[in-house]
This record gives sequence, structure tokens and C-alpha cells, in this order.
Amino acid sequence: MSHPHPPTRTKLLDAALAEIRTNGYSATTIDHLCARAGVTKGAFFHHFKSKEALGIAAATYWSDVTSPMFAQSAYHSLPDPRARIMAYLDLREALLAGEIAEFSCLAGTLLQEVHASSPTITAAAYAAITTHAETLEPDFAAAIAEHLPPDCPTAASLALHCQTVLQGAFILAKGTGNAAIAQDSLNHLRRYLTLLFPLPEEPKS
Amino acid sequence: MSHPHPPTRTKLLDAALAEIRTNGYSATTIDHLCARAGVTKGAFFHHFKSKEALGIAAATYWSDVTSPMFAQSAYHSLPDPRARIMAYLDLREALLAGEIAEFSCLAGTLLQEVHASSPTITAAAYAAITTHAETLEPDFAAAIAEHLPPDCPTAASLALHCQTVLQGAFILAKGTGNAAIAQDSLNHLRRYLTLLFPLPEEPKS
DNA sequence: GCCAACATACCAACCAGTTGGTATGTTGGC
DNA sequence: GCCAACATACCAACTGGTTGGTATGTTGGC
Repeated sequence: MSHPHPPTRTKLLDAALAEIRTNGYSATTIDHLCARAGVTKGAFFHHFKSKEALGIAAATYWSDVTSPMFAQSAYHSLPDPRARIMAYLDLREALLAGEIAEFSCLAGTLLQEVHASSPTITAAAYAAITTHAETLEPDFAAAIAEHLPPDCPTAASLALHCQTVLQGAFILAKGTGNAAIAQDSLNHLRRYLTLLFPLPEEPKS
Repeated sequence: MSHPHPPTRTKLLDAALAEIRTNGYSATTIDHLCARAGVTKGAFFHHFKSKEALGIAAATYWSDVTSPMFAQSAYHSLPDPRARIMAYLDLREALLAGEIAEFSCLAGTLLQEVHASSPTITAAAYAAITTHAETLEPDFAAAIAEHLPPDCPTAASLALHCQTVLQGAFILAKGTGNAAIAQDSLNHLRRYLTLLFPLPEEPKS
């Protein structure tokens, strides 16, 4: 669990995120990975026993890298849980910048490709998504408690639905080459949640 | 545009759909494809000049195979456009059966992998999605015309959002190994559209 | 007898993974 | 405080199998 030697292993994991998000897992070769990371293949197989082990480590690393970005965000201090959820979606929209490989989800890309061939990578990638979704559950639970809509879905289901929309948005964005279509679906998600938990009024400033 | 020799070419395209939906495009090899189709590699390269050409043909074939399934469905005859949209989602949910490779979307799988490496496959796969989405636009347009909600999104945007949710649902289903999580997101989509275009009452039977 | 539709045989490049090695610590007995 | 024994981190070169693609048949209908 301890990785006392950050540089080479981290360089390989960073290269893996970039390569897999751009070209996918299958099309990512260890040679390209090492070239991008600036190390040799011997170094790779010193740190990872196989390509599959790298896939698992990349999914875990993806969680480790992205989680603090959301955990440290200021929106958690908003008093209204519905406002916290909207602020989360605002943050997700703000992250839709740059090239597609820079904002798309590594875990979703992995799931798409390895679901039938590697149960271990599948489990690690799915865990990355559900672990992130679970950070939204308290806010949804609070919104339900404060403003229970009729036939209310569970907090867990709502949190996962947000991830579903985001994953789908990334795919459509890959079709157009830009994030506009993803923003569009995020607006639909916002509208859904606003209809489900109507905000009493627009807070000013 | 004319394919006067159905059997071998069709066998290869059917094999391509199955292989790509299971293992993805990159992990699909021409040798495996030919073995599954029961033909030799010479036959493959007689019909497709490259693997990329097969990818493009597979996306087009995917449209050709799936379009009639929706076009021939009975839900188009329902009088209420909102009921037609709900019936479309019911049909999509009914299709969530069997193995994941049997209900997931070829176009989404292709987009995920080739968006950065093959503009031609990307365009063909995206066209398959948008062409299908366009078949929903008349119903959304009618729903908007009959029941314009405040700050109404466009029919085209709503039709694409349905595809976004479906694509995301397929990815999450690949994480769990079954369709339950996809059905959950379809229910959220139904709830969104119901809130947006509230049905006056439950029609009986 | 010609051509589309296949089949067979083959290739150069590439792939994940291995091997044998070096350089640089680290540790524990004395 | 020194050194043998060991561990870690990394590298260059290689291997056996696979890959997309090609070159060269063969065959059957018109």
C-alpha cells in the first residue's frame, strides 16, 4: 500500500492516464507508455507485473488524483443541499474544457473496453465511479429529507444517475469533438433535479 | 451503395458487431473476426480494404440493422406525443435483456475508442447516434407544441439527451455486469420528461 | 475465357513479457 | 565504522507469438 518511490511509477501512471484517455486501453501499448513516460520497458515491468496490473493501478490512481479535486471544492460549505448539488454540476461543467482526453473519464473508458475481458480492471474502474458517486449521497439525502418529492428515488440512485449522464455526455462529446453537447446534457440533468427539488427562489449574488 | 453479395459480407459485419460490442474495436482482430464469420482473411480483404473500412461499414450496418426495429414499432401510432416518447423509453428498457454485448450500443463503443485516431469511424458512429435521435424529434416537437414548458429546451436537444442517458447507462451496466443500473437511469429519464411534460392523467388500459 | 468471389501462403512490424545485467542504496553482524 | 549480504530501481537486448495487410492462386457462374 505504500509507494515509497514516487517518480518513475507516477510518471508511468500519468502517462497511462493520458494514453488510455486518448486511445483507449487496448490501443495503449507498453512501449508507447514508456516512451511517453521517458523510461524503459524494464522499469515498467519492475513496477507493474503486467499490462492488466497497470490497468488496475491506473483506475485506483484515477480515484486518488480526482477525489481531492472534488473533496477540496468550496461548494460543500453551501447551506442548502440542493445548492450544493447544483454547485457540483457547475464544477463538472467547468471541468469540460480543453481536449476531450483532458476532461473525459478514465474509468468509463476502461469499463467500455474491458468489461468482458478483465474482471479485475472492471471492478477497479467501477469502484472509482461508485466511490465518487457516494460523495454526493449525503447532499442528495439531505435534499430528500428537507424536500421529499413524490415517488422519491433514493439518494444513491440519484448520485449514480449523475454519473450516468456524465459518462454518456463524454461519449457524445467524443462524437462531436467538443464539449458543447456535454454541457447540453448537464443542463438537462440540472433541469431534472430542479424540477425534482424545486428551489424556493433565486438567491442573489 | 449496392451490396449485391449478402452472405459473406453480412457474415463479416454480423461478426464485427458481436466482436466489437464484446471486446471493443482495438481488441477485435481480423483473424478472430474471420474465424467467427467462418471465412478466410482473403474474403475479408476482398470486401473491406482495411480494418478501418470495416469499422465504418460496421457503424453504417449498425444503423441499418437497428433503425427498422424502432421504425416498425407500434408506439408511433399513439395519439399523445408524450405517450409516444414514454413508449419509446419502454421499448429501450425492454431491449435491456441478455448479455451486455447484446444490448449495448456499437456506436458508443466505437466513439469511445477511435475518437482520437480515426475521424472517419468517429463520424460514421456519431451519425448512427444522431440519425436515431432525429427519429425522436417529431415527437418531442409535438410535445413542446402541445405543452410548452417554461424555459423549454429544443426537441433536438431532448432527443440527444435521451441518447446521452442511454450511452451512460450502458457504461455503468458494464461495470455491474447487468442491466439493473441502466433501468434505474431510464427511470430517472422518464421522471425528468414526465416532470417536464406532465401527463394530464393516467390513461386506463 | 473472363471476372468477381473467395482461399492459401506468406511477411514485416509490432506486441507483451523475459532475461541478464548494472547501479545504488540498506542493513545487520562484528 | 566497515563490509558482506541483500534489496531496490532500473536498463538494453531479446523472444515467441500476433497483427494488419499482401501476393498469388483457384473456382464457378455468365
